Amino acid sequence: MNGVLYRVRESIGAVKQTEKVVAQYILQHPEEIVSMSVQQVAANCYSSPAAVLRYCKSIGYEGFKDFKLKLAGDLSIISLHDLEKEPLEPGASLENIMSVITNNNVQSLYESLQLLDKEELTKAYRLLVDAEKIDLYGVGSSYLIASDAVQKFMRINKVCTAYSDFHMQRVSAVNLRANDVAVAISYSGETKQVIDCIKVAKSQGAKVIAITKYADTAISSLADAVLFVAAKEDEFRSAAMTSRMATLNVIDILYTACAHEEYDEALLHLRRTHEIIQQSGEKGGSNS
Amino acid sequence: MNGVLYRVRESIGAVKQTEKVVAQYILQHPEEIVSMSVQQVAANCYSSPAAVLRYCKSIGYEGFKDFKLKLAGDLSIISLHDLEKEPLEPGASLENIMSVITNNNVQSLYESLQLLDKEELTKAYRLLVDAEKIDLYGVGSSYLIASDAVQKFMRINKVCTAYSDFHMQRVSAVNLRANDVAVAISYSGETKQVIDCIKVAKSQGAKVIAITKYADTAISSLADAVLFVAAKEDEFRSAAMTSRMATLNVIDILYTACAHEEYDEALLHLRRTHEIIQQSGEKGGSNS
DNA sequence: TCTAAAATTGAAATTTTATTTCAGAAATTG
DNA sequence: CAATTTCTGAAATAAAATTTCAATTTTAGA
Repeated sequence: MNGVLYRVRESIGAVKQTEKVVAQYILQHPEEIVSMSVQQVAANCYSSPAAVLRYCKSIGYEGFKDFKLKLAGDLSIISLHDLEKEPLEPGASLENIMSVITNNNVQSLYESLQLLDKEELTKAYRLLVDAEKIDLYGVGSSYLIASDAVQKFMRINKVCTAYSDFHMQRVSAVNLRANDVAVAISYSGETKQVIDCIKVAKSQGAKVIAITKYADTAISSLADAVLFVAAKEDEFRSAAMTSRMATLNVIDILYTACAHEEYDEALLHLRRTHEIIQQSGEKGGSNS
Repeated sequence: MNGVLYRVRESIGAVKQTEKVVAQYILQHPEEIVSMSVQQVAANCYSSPAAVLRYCKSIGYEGFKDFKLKLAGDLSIISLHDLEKEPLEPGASLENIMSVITNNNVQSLYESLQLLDKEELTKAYRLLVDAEKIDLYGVGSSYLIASDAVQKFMRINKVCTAYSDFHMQRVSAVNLRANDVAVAISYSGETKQVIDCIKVAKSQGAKVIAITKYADTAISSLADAVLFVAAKEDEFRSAAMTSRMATLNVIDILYTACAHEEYDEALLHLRRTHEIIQQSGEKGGSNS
């Protein structure tokens, strides 16, 4: 996946006036674009072919042709998962339910992958790797995700806790110090309890990682590293199904990144030890 | 998926000499084609642009451009399923980790979908719909899945419990009756605690649903309905990541099937739950 | 407020690419 | 073996992509 549309969306803020119009047009008519010529696109944007070309290059493509090709690729992946995404009708068959639920979950994983900023992710896992203690805060289904994370991080010997009780969470937050990390899990990004806890954590000098929906939320503005998950959930009906999947996927990625970091470090130590032994062996004259 | 390459392969037998050469060239260099011009392709086939054009039209595309676009779409889908499924190397890059973890999770969802037997699923959700009380048993990460299920089924007014403590689980099992259902969640299918609880549940006349890996396990042999999840996990390394996703997906399907069974009633309960949570002052609703 | 420099923009020219045309070559048929 | 059909590619044409550059707008400095 090239993340073309994501890149387009991102670019809107950072691009000159005429190109912004082009970007918006692309977002509104992605399917049509792939079979249009530059001149057509330009005409529809009340602009010039040159502007369209410049835009394609400014967001990192070789030219309009290259852009269209990458877009066509992404769209075909997206449409793949769009199949049977329509909301379930009252009389839906079991087969229908099976494929719609699964497709929704899959799509949410892919969408969140596109929203995951590599820099933020790097920040986040570096914080976790360096953390002396990790505290996770979540309420409801987010608490279960937090517990899942605890189970994972404990496997790589991290001191790591998640409490379901608000008072316990708060006491835990008060005991954090500068080298500790608080992880806030809240899809809405506005959960009072969680906001309260990370404020306490911050006041104690701890770093904060937020996992929340792609939007400007109270929690994301408080965090040192923000990881977004796809934000299209129909919260009322869906019982937090897809956001939970996406969030667990983010946890998996963080955990794996940390585990690999340790792996690399361990490997480094091994190599050093090996070198030192080699050296002492050379001096000693006998390698056997 | 347009099946472009399939169509090309099919065409070889039914097409004139020059076009056959073109078809073979396409099959051998599909990735390159998408960024080549007709003249380049023609040159590489010791042929003419006209021949390439004729070929594209003869297999049903509007022209070379159309052909390339469809091919690009298909290739991106193919690469999605082929690429980056290999196990992670020690020095894996962050991008690598992101896509491998996500692809593994996605694949596990699709694979489990294939293992889900519609008859067993029907049995299972009918049991749940008719159940007076539902008890879920799981240990470790399976306990978190059980709790997730409780959160969901409570939304549609099911009396539903999951305890982390073995004695509580056992006491709960003893109190089950003929109209109740016990759900055993255990990827290995051999978890002692869980086996113990469902034996008690059965002795009380309750029905048993098992969610476990695709194999002959102690738990599956005790259950009235068995739902399998994909069984390729290297449990030691992967920290039960993919089986958890697949199991949650099964829970989502069960929950949705039950909710649809009594759609109107369920919707009413959902609305009530939603309103009450809104009232309690949490902006983000029930998803936290 | 004015002016020089810099950035932005699109018209037009140029280049590249796709498509069509058509005449000659090859194959087929009676 | 001619008449006919089918096939083929060179060349012409059309369309699309890209580049160039001068006009315009914006910005910054005096």
